[in-house]
Amino acid sequence: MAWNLDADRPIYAQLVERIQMQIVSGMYPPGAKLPSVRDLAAQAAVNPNTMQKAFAELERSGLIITQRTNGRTVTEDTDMIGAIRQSLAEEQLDFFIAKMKELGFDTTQIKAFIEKSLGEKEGE
Amino acid sequence: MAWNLDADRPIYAQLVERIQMQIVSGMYPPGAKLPSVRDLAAQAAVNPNTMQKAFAELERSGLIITQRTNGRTVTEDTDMIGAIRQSLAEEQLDFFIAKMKELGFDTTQIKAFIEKSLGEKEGE
DNA sequence: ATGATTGTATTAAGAGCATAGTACAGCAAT
DNA sequence: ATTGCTGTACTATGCTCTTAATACAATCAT
Repeated sequence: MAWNLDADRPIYAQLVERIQMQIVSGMYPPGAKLPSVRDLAAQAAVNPNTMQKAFAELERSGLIITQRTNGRTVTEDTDMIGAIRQSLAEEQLDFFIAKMKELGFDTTQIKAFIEKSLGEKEGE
Repeated sequence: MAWNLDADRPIYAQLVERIQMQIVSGMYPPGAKLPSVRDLAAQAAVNPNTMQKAFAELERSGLIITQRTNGRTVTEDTDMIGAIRQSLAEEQLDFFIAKMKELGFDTTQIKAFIEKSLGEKEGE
């Protein structure tokens, strides 16, 4: 699997975001067992230590849970997952709009960009 | 001035993006003289070497021009500046939509986010 | 009980980034 | 000519990230 990691940003941080995204988007459902540190590290072609660091971060946020010597699972707190999903979406939205305004585009123009990219029709 | 630099990304890269943004958005118009390496470094509270590295990068892309011992100016090639502006906008757009879809939102939902954030009316 | 797998911890090495400090050549204003 | 500013170059140091190579205790399957 191509994890498509960027060179000019800490890998562990990218791993955190990536795994978070996979959990929030349902690729790893609530309560699902996660691959081992070593396996995931191999998949992502990074050092186990780096993956370990990413997992530690995700655990600190409560998104995943460690069973001492029996691997890790996704939290079963669906409310929490949903909240994070919503929060990430709003973050992306705000960032996008801020950047577009920095670039000198106004509300109408931003909408035009969106319409052009997603199609003119109301529903799809 | 608060340059609001992020800790977990190379500073010089952030400086490049920031200055590029300032040029493209017209804060530094075509042909305008830029502050010296030392001055801008002081403003951004970074080491002159770091700012130097950022300038070198911007020069490589042709956006700014060095007069050997007389400072730097923004390029007068307005077409180029415009093209970069457009290119940055599309980049932001694609990135935003990709992330939102990764998060599991469909076209209609993305539009709803935008409408909610920018206001319902067509023009503004 | 044994072997494999789990998370976790440690040490060592290398690479890139950022800073500090210094130095030099060229141009402009005085 | 002198002073001050410009870009540029260099060395040294410290920090973080990343990798590599181990090692160990706890659990599970057999």
